[in-house]
Amino acid sequence: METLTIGDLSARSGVAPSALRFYEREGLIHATRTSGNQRRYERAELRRVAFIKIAQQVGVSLEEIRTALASLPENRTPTKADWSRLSAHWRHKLQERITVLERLRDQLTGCIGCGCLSLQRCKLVNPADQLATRGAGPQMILNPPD
Amino acid sequence: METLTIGDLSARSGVAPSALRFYEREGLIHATRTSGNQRRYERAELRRVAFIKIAQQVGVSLEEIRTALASLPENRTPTKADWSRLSAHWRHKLQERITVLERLRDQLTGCIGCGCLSLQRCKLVNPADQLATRGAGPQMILNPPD
DNA sequence: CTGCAACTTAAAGTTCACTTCAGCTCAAGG
DNA sequence: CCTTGAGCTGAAGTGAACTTTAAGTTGCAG
Repeated sequence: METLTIGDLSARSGVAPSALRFYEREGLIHATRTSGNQRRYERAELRRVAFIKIAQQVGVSLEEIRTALASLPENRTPTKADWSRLSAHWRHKLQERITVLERLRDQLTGCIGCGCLSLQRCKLVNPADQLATRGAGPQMILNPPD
Repeated sequence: METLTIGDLSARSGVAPSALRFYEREGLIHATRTSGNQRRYERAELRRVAFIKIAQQVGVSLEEIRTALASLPENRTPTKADWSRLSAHWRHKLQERITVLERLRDQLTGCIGCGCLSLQRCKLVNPADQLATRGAGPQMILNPPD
């Protein structure tokens, strides 16, 4: 089997055919066509789909994923180095996201002791009143004071 | 100031008035009305809104948040203990989410070395071919083999 | 009392990430 | 050849979480 049908790609990637067609419309993946107009995928597309799935896990929008994939070479099959570069980028984003959630967790742990979410005392819910210069919302989580 | 207008609550919580009205329609928060039909919020509502914002950070749907908030007493203002109980629940959910992302990060780190996302070798993208019995998709991340 | 910012409503619109539908055509086994 | 499952298209639908709009009302400062 040289190329994959949309059904094959769907089965191997765990992504529905309708989603694969959608990704193609959005310019995230590519397919060649048979004489009868059916899609045929290079095996390399499987890696693109894998990348999309992983990036989504990290909480990245399709728009951002599209931009990232656009940085891959168009004229040749991406090499390991190409994928490594993208992976490193996502690892960084992922780490940022983990850091935010860990901070949230730690402060929530503190709050369990004080039973708060109190506007007066809780670090999680520091209101505009207290930190007006930095805007509304739970400042300590989103923009911790270094 | 005894109660808050929707504008006050919006400014102090960082949530748009339209979103607050939406939350009310969805049964997440409550307001009393003036003789002229305007909303007035108890200060305790601020805590509910804070809770909603935090839960959303954790990646919880409004539906789940609504269910959680419904477990608070209706006949009295929630105590510290009430909020502690909910907080502990979310801390657990948050931890689960962090664990998934850390696993993803660690495996992505491994992949940076091998430049993969390869279907043959990469733990991130273990296909149906290899682990057919466990369904399609990146199995190692979502359902690690203990 | 007046003016005007802030409030009210219901209904429709928006974005994201897809899925579903209707009405076809294609490809491959018997 | 025939059947049947797989694939095709464009358009419409979905659900989550809101926002926007239009047309009207309220509340407080001056």
